[in-house]
Amino acid sequence: MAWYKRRGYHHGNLREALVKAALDLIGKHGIGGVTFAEAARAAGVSPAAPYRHFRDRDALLAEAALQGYARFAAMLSAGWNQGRPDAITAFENVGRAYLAFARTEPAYYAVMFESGVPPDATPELQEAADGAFAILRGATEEVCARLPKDQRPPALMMSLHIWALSHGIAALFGRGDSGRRKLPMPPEQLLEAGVLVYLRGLGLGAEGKEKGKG
Amino acid sequence: MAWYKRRGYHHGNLREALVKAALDLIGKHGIGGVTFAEAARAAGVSPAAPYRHFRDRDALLAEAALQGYARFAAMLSAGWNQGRPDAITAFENVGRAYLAFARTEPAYYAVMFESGVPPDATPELQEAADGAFAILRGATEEVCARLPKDQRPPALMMSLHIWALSHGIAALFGRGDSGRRKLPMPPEQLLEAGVLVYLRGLGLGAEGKEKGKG
DNA sequence: TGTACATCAGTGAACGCGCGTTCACTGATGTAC
DNA sequence: TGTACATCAGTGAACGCGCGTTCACTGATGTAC
Repeated sequence: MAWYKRRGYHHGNLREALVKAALDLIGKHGIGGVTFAEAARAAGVSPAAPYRHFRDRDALLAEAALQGYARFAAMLSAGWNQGRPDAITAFENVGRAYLAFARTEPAYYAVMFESGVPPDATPELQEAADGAFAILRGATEEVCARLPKDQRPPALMMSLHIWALSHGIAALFGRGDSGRRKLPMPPEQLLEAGVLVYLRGLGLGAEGKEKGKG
Repeated sequence: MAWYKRRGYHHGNLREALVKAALDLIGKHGIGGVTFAEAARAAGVSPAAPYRHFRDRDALLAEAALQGYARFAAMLSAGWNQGRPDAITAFENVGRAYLAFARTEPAYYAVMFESGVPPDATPELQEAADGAFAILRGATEEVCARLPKDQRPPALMMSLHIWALSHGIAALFGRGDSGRRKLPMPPEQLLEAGVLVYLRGLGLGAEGKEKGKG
């Protein structure tokens, strides 16, 4: 099990190298710029080599998306931080983590949400996507539990609202991309304000936390 | 000025035919499936012909996006219907119109928001995009005006929230596309519920309108 | 510890294909007089 | 109303290029005994 084998006739880590190359290409030329041949070139390998690891371009993108969802889930989870210091603050940190992911990992974000690879392309991908959403949903449930029992909205619906708002902001404004839309404030602030209004609409004030402006 | 000239050596309406072909191709094979050669073929014309009308593929897509923004603005405007029967209801109708556009014109929606053509690619495109947003912004301002003066949020921010929420729902759940994410309710209902919570968070109840469920 | 062998992960050459793009051209249309 | 001419909008053939894909192959690795 020679994990770290470097070079020689055998690449030793070609599968990972191809995924990395695909992400680089997305960053440079967008999803459409990802090509089997180019990925092979970037990995320093013959054009036939990738076929040993992926059936086609879509399989390569699916693998990249799979890794992306795992990192995404990890970032959201770190933002939530088990609900500390309090549920509302932690909930907002999840939102910030969402946007931070979109901003710092635009290639992953694109392959996950804008590549045309459907989230149910493979069972593993489906599972990974569900896992990431589960973090958000779990956080939502904790916040919901703070609401008077008779006015709790369905937690699923609430998490879908937050997800959609976050995705909308990320997709429209939240990427380092060139040529994007102008925004009079940082996306994080836009999201935070939106979430605050939304929570207030559910009857949740700013109780249980004090903070300045982010 | 022979608008309706049909066939013969001269196509008579090739520019429009190419835009239409591009939209068809987006519908069939996604943004990446749009090709100058294929559009020419669909229009029944030689591969060199499109160069008489568009410099390249991007110019063709930009033209499609331009038309899309015009139709989009028209649909939003119809939804708003000059604020009738009342501002809140009309505001929700704008949201429904937004999703209706994404659902019924997925190709336009894709070329406008997911094609990589930046909204400022040309001055006309910029203007058209701004025009569509202005409808939403105008509606938001009317709703804002119903709020007590001391708790009005910036209308711009509010319209960005609504836009982002609408776009998020449309992009994640709101298209006829294959392989999209499952939703336990229609997107329109998800958006309406989200907007209601949001408006309540701003201090706007359901005053001034009565309605059943949509 | 050594040897034989199976399997794995690459090579590199080749191919067909479709796309983008250019070119000299030509049929059709519009207009000046 | 007719004619000459300029311009416009298309043709079709050609090209170079890069991609996807296959193939027989071979060097490296792992393992049975």
